[in-house]
Amino acid sequence: MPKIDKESASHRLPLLAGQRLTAQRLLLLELVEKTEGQLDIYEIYRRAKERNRRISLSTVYRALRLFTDLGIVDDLQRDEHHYHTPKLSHEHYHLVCLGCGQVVEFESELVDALKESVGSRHKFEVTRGEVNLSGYCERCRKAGAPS
Amino acid sequence: MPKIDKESASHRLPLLAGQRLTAQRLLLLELVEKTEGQLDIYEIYRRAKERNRRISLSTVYRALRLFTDLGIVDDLQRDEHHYHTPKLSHEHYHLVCLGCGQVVEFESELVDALKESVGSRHKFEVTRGEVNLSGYCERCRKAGAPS
DNA sequence: TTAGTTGCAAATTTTTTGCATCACC
DNA sequence: GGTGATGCAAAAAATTTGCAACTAA
Repeated sequence: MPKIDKESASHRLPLLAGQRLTAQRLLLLELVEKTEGQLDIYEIYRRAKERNRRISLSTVYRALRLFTDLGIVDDLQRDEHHYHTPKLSHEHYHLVCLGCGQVVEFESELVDALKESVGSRHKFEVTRGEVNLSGYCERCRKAGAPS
Repeated sequence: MPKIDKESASHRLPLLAGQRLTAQRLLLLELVEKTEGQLDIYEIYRRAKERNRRISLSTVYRALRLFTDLGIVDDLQRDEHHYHTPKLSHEHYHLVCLGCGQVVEFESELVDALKESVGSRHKFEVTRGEVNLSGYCERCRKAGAPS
């Protein structure tokens, strides 16, 4: 792949912290950043390929892992599938620590209020709700950057 | 695999709703239910194998998918990896009609309230939230989906 | 009895890796 | 120029599927 466009690159990304800024990485970052919502690997690859015929899937994997490690993007599901049984009575929801990966299940009447509110506003009968909050737990905040 | 223990089975699980209750499914349900936290497929398989030497990995895959479809367990990460950029994408939430598939994006201060509430209760700094509500829109309810 | 389920092996799909070449710093 | 990144192909890992034998209902 030939030269990259330094203009747009240099000021845009102090992010890569020592890592080389290549045309492929730049392209992938742009794709992921400008897209609303989430993308799976293959979709990222497909879109990247529209703009760079020769980009390879392994480059996409490697770049996305790099971005994830650097914290530039979130990988919403690393590892394999994980299962658990929700407590039988109430629906409940997840709070994930992006630092250590722990998953806390929580319940809250606010979710019911939310369903109610959104449902009536949009004339839906809401039968199910999924909530995933993420952030950093106390320990990871202390262990990490002392902000 | 020989007979299953009807005693413990029948009263425990009205859950399988028409599906056959086999020894393998019973074993897998017990494993998943009695375990705190989450399990990945291979760990479930490993533990199941301790109790039933001949159980196969594909049975575990098939059973877990069944349980997930029935809502007995949560699969915390379906599909493949999904990526997104946390800071840049402003948050929006989804309301999906299970009848016609339409997706409505909504916003609500209740989500912020929820983050605040859950965050402080669990001592998390919540940086991101994802909410997916699903149900039936007005038209699909009228069109006569049985509820 | 019989339709649904299982185990096994083989097929697919997803992800990683080795290596020669290429390009950013 | 040197080190790290890329593309390709091939390997490894994860998941699904076809099928004959088996079993819950």
